Amino acid sequence: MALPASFPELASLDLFVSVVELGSVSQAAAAHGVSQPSASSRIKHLERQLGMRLLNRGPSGSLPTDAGVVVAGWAETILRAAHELEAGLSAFQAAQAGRLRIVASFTIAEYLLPQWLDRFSRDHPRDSIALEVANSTTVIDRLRHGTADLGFIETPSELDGLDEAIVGNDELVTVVAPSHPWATPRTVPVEALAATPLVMREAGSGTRAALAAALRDHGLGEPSAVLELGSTSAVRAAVVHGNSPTVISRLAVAAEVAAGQLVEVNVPGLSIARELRAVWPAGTALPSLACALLDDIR
Amino acid sequence: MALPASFPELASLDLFVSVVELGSVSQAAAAHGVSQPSASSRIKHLERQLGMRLLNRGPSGSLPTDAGVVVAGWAETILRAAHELEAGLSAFQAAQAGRLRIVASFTIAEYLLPQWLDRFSRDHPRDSIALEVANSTTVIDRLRHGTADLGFIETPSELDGLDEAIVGNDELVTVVAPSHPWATPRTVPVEALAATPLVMREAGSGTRAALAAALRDHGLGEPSAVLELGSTSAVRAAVVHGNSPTVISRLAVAAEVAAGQLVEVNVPGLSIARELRAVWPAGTALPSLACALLDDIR
DNA sequence: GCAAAGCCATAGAAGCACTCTATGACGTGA
DNA sequence: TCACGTCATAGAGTGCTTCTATGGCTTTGC
Repeated sequence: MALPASFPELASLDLFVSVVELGSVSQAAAAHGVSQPSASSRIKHLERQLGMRLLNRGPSGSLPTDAGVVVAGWAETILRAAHELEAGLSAFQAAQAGRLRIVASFTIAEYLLPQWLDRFSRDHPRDSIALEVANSTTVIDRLRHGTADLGFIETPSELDGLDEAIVGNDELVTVVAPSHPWATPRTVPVEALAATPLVMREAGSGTRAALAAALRDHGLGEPSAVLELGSTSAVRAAVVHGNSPTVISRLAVAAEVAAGQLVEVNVPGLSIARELRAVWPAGTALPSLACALLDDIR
Repeated sequence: MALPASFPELASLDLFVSVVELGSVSQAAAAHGVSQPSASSRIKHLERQLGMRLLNRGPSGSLPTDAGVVVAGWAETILRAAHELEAGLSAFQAAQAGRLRIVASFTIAEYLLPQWLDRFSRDHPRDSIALEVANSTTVIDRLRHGTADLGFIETPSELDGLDEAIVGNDELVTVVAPSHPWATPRTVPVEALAATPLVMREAGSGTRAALAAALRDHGLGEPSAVLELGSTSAVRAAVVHGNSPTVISRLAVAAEVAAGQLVEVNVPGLSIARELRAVWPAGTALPSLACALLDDIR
């Protein structure tokens, strides 16, 4: 769903949180590089927007009201997410210039990397990371040719000449909307899954191939598609708002499952697990920055 | 730290995610209630801002590029946080009008309630919740006088005439910046903690009183303050950027500890735990909406 | 007490950015 | 081949936010 048009600006929330942390509007204005009247007016506008007083202004600074304390706490959550996005974007834009070049598969880049990068950028503010996103074979190519220092992949591959470390786990899971019949028993036989049309990525996607292979192991045929979509986000949206199941990476729907927007269905006998691993050229010394990043991850 | 001035607008990210989910700029524009050219221009502006193409435009719609897929995934995280903030704000603003009136203590309201409310508002879009934030005694008062339907508190109190259910746990923990000497051994004797000036809330705060009581149990005196601040956010910011410890609710620093901005220090023998509980008038039938909310929480 | 310094609010002008409507170009599907 | 969908461009208008300059107010230090 779309956010209401009256939703406060991210910049205003950021400014307000700074006021609460620093204790005065002036200092927050300085920290954000805007004039004090501008900051004052933006806070006032925020208060009008929310329909509540957020600050008790005094001659020696401003303290948050009770409501202000709570709103500031809520705002910090969203600002943290914003910083993770920012860390990811910086790495993405750094393209060539980065000191440490990493290549990651889609799933890892989308759901795990931002936190790692955000933490790393705070611990090493002077070092930039360059991020590229690619499929597993490209990741391995890059490492072999020395055009990347560290890779992250999610498929068990031939890794001759590469060292590796496991950094997490992933699994393909079956999910449905809470209103779907499968959501109540929360379990369904694998035959029923194979016989049901699914929302899927187009043929050629890795997860679709993995599902087909797992069904073949059960002596079952190709899964059929009720809808073929071009991106994981589109698949997820279609399952949330529609009434067809899909089989998808658990990392991709972890937040929706936690929020109750999707329900994970148990399919006895069907288990499509994969370990997420960091890989790098064997023999050569891993750059110290790469070591630091791997240490942070653990 | 402040977000860069060039950080993309929340509305633009929201719009872009809708494009990826819906498959075309026009449909996303309609979903957001703006004209198609406006949406097109905003997406283009976003692309210029990030310095990368996000969409492959075609005559039958727009599909995200590889970079677009990743950025959309990152953006969804921040939008999820925004929706939680929105859910909290709605409840806060609902003041009188809500169908279900809940009263919560600060810690629960700040760190747990938004997720619950966001989920609830999706499951029950037609029912509004009115939220008030207050200290424990006020929460109990409201319930006894029938001016609230459901309360959440974090202190063990006299609960005559009230039913309760445990919904979580909290604990006061000692935290320092990663550069602080205590961060390396990660443990410190309780005597050293009592002898060290701390960053603290002003006298009168509940957490400060709880710490003083726990130290008294060890035969130690009042903790001294190197800095007294007016809000939990200010305390947290001072500890992150300074070099003094504090003792604070684990919920309030869970995110910073996970991100490596703060380090939790073990203090053998010092344990200040408290259960988080939902409370409501005994005997009377709990409103069905309250039951639904409690079910969601579990 | 008194002056200085800090804080916040107001006013007015300038500039920027965004929106909308109208239109055109392009490819798809019937 | 025609109709419909997609997205892009152009131009006008509006609204908003910013800045500088100023004033009132309280705390702090002498």
